[in-house]
Amino acid sequence: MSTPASEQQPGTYDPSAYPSVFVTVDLAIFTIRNGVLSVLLVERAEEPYAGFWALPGGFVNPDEDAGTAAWRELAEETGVERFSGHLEQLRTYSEPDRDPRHRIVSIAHLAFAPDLPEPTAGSDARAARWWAVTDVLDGTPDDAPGLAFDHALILADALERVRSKIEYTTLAAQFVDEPFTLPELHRVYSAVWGTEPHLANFRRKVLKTKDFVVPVGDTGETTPEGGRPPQLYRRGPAEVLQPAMLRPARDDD
Amino acid sequence: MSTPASEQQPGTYDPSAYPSVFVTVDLAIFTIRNGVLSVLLVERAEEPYAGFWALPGGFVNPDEDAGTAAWRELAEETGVERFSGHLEQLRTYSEPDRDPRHRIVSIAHLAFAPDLPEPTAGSDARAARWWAVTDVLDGTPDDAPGLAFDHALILADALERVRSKIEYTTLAAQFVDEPFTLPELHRVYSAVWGTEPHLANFRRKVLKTKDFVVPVGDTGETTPEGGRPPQLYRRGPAEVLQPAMLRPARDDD
DNA sequence: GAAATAGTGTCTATAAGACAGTATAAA
DNA sequence: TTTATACTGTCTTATAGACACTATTTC
Repeated sequence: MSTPASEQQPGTYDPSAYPSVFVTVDLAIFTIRNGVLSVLLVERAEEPYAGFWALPGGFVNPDEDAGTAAWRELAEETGVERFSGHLEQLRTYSEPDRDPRHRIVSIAHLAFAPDLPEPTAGSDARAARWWAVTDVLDGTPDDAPGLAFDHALILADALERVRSKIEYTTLAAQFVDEPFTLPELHRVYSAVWGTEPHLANFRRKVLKTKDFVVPVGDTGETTPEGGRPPQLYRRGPAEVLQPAMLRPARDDD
Repeated sequence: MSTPASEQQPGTYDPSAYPSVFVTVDLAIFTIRNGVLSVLLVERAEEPYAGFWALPGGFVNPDEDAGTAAWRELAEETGVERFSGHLEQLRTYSEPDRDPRHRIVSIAHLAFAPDLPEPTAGSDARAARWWAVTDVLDGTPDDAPGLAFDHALILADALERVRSKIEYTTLAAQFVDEPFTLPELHRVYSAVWGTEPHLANFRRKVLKTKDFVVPVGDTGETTPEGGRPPQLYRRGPAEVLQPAMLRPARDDD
């Protein structure tokens, strides 16, 4: 029985017999702008998918691992040098024809941070802007962008990852600048989940979870419409929520 | 300001200017043998890491995506053609020097199934056998194998994924052949978690979760030592556990 | 004062932890 | 009968859902 080289361990046979592959990272960078969960997209200037919008990304350099490349792209695309937020690997997309020209395997990542600035135009001429996630994904608004490659799939996977991650971790607090108020944190959950957790029970859950938030001891500004000024908090050292924050059923879908 | 090509979108510039990479899949295949969570390892015959044990794996062929390659490797390594179990992508490992000879990016996968047979020697001469996970990872037993490459890290990540996955999904039932008994399912949780959920509360949780298991209406065989014969069940259509099965704190670690 | 926002207290329902008990088999 | 395994019932405790209430601000 002959043994095709493809069944061998990496390195057991000469891998140079294999067609090689280009490896990229793509990033789904989320932030909350005006209470709306938003994702950073760049407009493609050239074929394929010229005029389509795409997740920012780029090649993994020879001396980098995927995480390093993702951090580099994150800084380049957002224009923020000291990124205070969260970045993690999502999953890898490897369909042979996901790029029509070359075999490109994309190691997708997921990032989110407090209200990031409007992206700078960058060194190249590409347009870049924040899009409301709902407009990009389930949206059929007039200005809904078509997404290049398999980026609609990647974005949908990233969204579900964020939604589930804030259930059982304290990462929701990475979406707000310190110090923050509980109503602000509550709006994070509302924006990400697309549904509103009961405010009183939400407060109880957050405050009873040890080290989720720590009080600053000061009060924030009241809104222009009046109302009691909210207490201020900072992120605590806790990383997981045990038990999890329960996600209410969505009104739509 | 010059713009290195590495900052460009994939496809915006010619990717053939980039050094290419070889892409493999590695598999952490788990099963439960004699009540012990076990993982399939193959012994490397050649350098590098000759004599070390490694996760089974191989190159992703040009016409395959990673999932297809993983299914193919799974069939080849276990010798099972109709695999009744679970396979999913774990994460991608891309440290530049994880293989000393070539740049190899590994898309690691995770599989588990009911008590799989001892692996056939395979078409090549490599040894392959099941190892108790505890002996491979935290074990300092005399026969503890050294793992090649970064496979100890991959295996540790895979183990944590399995442990958490059976908390909030019904996938634990993929570790047993149908029909199965609740004590058998209980032993799955005990073996994977390394800690024993309270049996009476475990039964209540499983039976109160709609469509987790469906009774066959028959009883299984009693053990040689006697005792009441257990009821038989099959896997139900449910996929998630809401709320999750809580993992007790481990005695060790 | 009204309106708006922030925050508290409490009743109820659900589910987990603990544990004592019963049921059915082999020897 | 003893022993071993399978299974049931129930009390207590922790937490989520619902909702009414108080507190502090602007106008």
